[in-house]
Amino acid sequence: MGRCISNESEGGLLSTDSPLSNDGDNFGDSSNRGSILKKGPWTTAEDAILIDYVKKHGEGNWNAVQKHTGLSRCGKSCRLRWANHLRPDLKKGAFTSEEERLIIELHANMGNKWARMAAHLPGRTDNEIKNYWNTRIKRRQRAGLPLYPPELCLEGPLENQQSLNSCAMYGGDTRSCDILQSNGYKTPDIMFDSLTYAPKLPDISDSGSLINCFGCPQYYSFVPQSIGLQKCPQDPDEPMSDYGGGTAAETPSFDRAHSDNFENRMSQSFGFCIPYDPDHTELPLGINQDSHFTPNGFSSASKPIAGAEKSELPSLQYQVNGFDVWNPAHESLEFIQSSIGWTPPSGCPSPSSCGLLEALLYEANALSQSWNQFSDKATSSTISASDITDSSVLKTSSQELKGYLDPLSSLGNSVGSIFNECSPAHAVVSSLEEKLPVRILKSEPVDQSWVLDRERNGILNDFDCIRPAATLGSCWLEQSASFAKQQASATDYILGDDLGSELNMSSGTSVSSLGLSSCTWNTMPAACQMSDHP
DNA sequence: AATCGCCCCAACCGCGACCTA
DNA sequence: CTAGGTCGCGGTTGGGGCGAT
Repeated sequence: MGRCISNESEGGLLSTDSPLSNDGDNFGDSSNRGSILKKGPWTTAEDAILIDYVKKHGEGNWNAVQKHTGLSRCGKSCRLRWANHLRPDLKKGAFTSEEERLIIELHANMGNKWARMAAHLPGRTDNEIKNYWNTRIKRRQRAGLPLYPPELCLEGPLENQQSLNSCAMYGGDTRSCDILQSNGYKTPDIMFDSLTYAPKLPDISDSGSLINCFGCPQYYSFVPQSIGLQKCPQDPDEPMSDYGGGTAAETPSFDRAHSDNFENRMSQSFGFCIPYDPDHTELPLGINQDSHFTPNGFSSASKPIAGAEKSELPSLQYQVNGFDVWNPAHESLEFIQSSIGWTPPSGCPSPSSCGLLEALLYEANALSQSWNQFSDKATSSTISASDITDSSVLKTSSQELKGYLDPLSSLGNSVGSIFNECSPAHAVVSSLEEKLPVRILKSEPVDQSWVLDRERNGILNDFDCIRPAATLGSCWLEQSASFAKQQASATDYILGDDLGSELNMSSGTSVSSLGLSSCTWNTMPAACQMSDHP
């Protein structure tokens, strides 16, 4: 086992009283047994030696550096030094505003995946980005500013919003996010090129199972431009303030090319065309208009995805179900219940007092009933004409819905794991979203703002599957029910009385008609109005 | 001028994935 | 199949810089 010792300065003052093991992964141990390895800042001489070595031998095989050069540095240290400081392609200096903006976007999308973020920032290292985030961005927490700009906080998806609220927005314990971020969630690579949406093909080797559900670009949400709503104060220092987002006038046009691609893909996938409704003036049939049938980028699991080779099993997997809370994969859990004969504990009236699994199962039950309700309504003759906007699509959707809900259906059995995030229920939502995106958008003006941002910036789509553990907090679950009743007022609060009322008017009908409460992001702490939050 | 406290960032550390014998 | 080696990633630390008092 090699020993790393600290050096106080470039003068070479070595401290031998720190017989630290080199590292836990034995990086360089084998070649450094019995030797004393330097730690601490690198000297220019050491840098020169390392540079010379890399020029001769190339990168890699870092443990051989000491052998060949006599450098008293472990391979790990050499690699780090080279990668972070000596690489010729490194870009020095402060981050540009564009880079800062990109980092924020990437972080909102990926979480603490610094290396992957660095891949989108040429010349920048993961360490740089990490330090940047940990300092410049997180200091916003101390100042009571949201980590994410108002554009993201309002326009982001519900799940993202929850994430921000729960763990990142105002100095909360970011570990709640990190837990999930380190919980095996993988996100597809997304290129941010001048803020246009250009997802790369998913890296199957790198991405895990999430690729299956939302990693495929062809299943990204199809969302036309819609009005941008915000009443959040702009942070003048916010690098994203120059997005131009937030208002309809400022909002870039919906990427028609993207939508066309999506339509084509959807047509290929489902055998029908998605009518693009630039005015999105119609409402979907039978969809709870306040429900979270948001075009959130959840991809349908109905289509087997090539490359679904590795199925990681996150400990927390939820989906937006539109009924107040994060719900587990409905059908999967229903299947569990039917398989094991599980019923919610009698003494457990609500998920708020149950454990996680119980909460999930409880919600699964609720969702099951809701879906039955939805299905009944969808097939009944009491549907108002205003609800019926595209009967053909609905018919397809309903049939497909049944297929999804049938665990044995060919459409619904694409799930390899009972907790696969790409559950059929998930697919139901996704399918409906994909079929009726425009009208659903119209029906949920608040979510509209999220999808606007998602569409505009081409990000956050895959973030949907990141479910902060904090969002399962019982308090929030409890709040969601009561908040649903206050949705109108809450909407007013967030969006402003005039706009909120107008929006509520447009959405109230179907809410009452279905009798389903919902939980939009405004049932959570108003992120952008929590400047007094500790 | 001295001290204190905060900020920043380079470097370290632990862990896990991957590869190979 | 297993163990060891290699490497990458994300979290954390510690010291220097700098401004406030």
